[in-house]
Amino acid sequence: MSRAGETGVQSALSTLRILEEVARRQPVGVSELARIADMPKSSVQRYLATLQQAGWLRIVDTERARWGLTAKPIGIGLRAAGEGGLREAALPAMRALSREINETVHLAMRDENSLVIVARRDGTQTVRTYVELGTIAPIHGTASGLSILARLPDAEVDAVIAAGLAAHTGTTIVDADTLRAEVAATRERGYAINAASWWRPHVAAIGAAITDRTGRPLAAFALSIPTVRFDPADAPRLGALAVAAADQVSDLLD
Amino acid sequence: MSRAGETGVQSALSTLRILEEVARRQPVGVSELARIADMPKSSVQRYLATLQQAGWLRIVDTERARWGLTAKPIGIGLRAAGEGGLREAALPAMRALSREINETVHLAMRDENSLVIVARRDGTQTVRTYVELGTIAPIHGTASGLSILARLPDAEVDAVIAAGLAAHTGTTIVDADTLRAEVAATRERGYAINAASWWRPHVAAIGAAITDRTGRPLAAFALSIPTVRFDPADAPRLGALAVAAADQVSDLLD
DNA sequence: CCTGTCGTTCCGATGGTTGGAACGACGTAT
DNA sequence: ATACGTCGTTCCAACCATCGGAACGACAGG
Repeated sequence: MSRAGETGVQSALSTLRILEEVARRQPVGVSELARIADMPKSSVQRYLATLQQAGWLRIVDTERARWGLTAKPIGIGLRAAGEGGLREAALPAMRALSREINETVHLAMRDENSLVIVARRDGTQTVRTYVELGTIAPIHGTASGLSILARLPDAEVDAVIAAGLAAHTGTTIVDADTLRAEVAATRERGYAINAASWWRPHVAAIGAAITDRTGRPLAAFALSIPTVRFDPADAPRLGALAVAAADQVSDLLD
Repeated sequence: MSRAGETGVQSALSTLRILEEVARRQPVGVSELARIADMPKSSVQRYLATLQQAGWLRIVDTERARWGLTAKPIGIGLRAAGEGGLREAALPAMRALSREINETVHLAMRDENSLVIVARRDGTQTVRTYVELGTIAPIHGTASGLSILARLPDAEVDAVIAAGLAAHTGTTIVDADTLRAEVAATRERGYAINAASWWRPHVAAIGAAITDRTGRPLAAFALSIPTVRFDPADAPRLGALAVAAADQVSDLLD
């Protein structure tokens, strides 16, 4: 079916696809899902019934049969987040950091070549950056990602490069050597700076990695600042604060 | 296949079953999963490959092929938790509450006739109650659940009763009229008391509901206290604190 | 050396899955 | 009032994806 012609239970893949679409668009109806996923309505209906039977979905609006998630995925998601250990450990530091600088702080967890935004603390400014929780971000295109790469051995950095450097804005680093240089600069600096909107337009960021006790990076804090408010001269101060907070959380782990 | 002979894509149900088992037991191998789920090893292997292809699982230990969750479920779980809105709104109050009484505070979200434990703040005591995040708890067998039932109209309480009152310990309320009386007492009191280990042995609890602006209960705080340390005379003070915290969060919603 | 268990791969028979077609209900434009 | 479009839902026969037993090499321990 798909070009990545692997083995795989087709019906299960389709069912999971529907699950993900419901998660993204809930509350949502059968026809809309069928259109989005380009599947027959009757098939989608069957997948929905299957997911309901498995306890993942339920009809949240009986009037017009809108589907939504049950609470079961919460438990699965929390386990994926390491029983919330990292998240819970990081939240206090995030709050303090956010208060100190009065800007949005994100917690991003690494998953292979991606990051997942798993927590956020906002500042009080009227103009704020915003990314939805659960969003997947590229590791090579974010300050958080760079701060993580900087803590990895060169071989793993090369593996990320080998996987391909997709462009997200006109300024995303897509050249291998440029990225290696940025990693080197980040290692020296101790924190990462994205002043050029690598990923999202008009957003600058400072990144600092959180490591386990072996020094392996698991996640990172990002100070997300609208470019219009970002002054490069502030970077050292912000960077030092971010690193201090990240180190504090790192020390809490295990 | 199962007695609840519904329609449903069998292979998808089996695949989801494997996903849940991996979530619960990660890191885990093929054979163990096959034993637990009572499925042929080759089938489990195929389901795992399917879930990997869908991006939900990956091999976390290449040496012995142990499977674990990717970060994708985190995003799904966060959306199930209402983009974290309730959770994020409740965490500060939970922290304050936990500090004040120096006991464990749980946040439980309602899902039909169940609760899901979605957050926890511990006190500093050596002996603590412990339930894993993501655990499903019965609404009729917990202080949090009772506090939620007390905010629901009688018709919905009856619906919960009609769904069946399963016993979890020898003291779980399984009689409809006893439960109705307890609901009435909770309504009058404003908070729920479980001093008899309805759900988990040796655990007492005080529950207070969190409502949306229409007054509908969405979740609840539970003060979870080992029975040995629980003094019924403290209930009014603890209850008042729990209600105050819950109300404070309720006011934050929307 | 033998045994048990691990993860992985293969393949023919089978029955679960598929999706077009049709239904009644509803809201809207004609 | 009529015609039309869309909604969610149900049914069924043909087909092909799925199933699971069997066998593989690798490994650890007795």
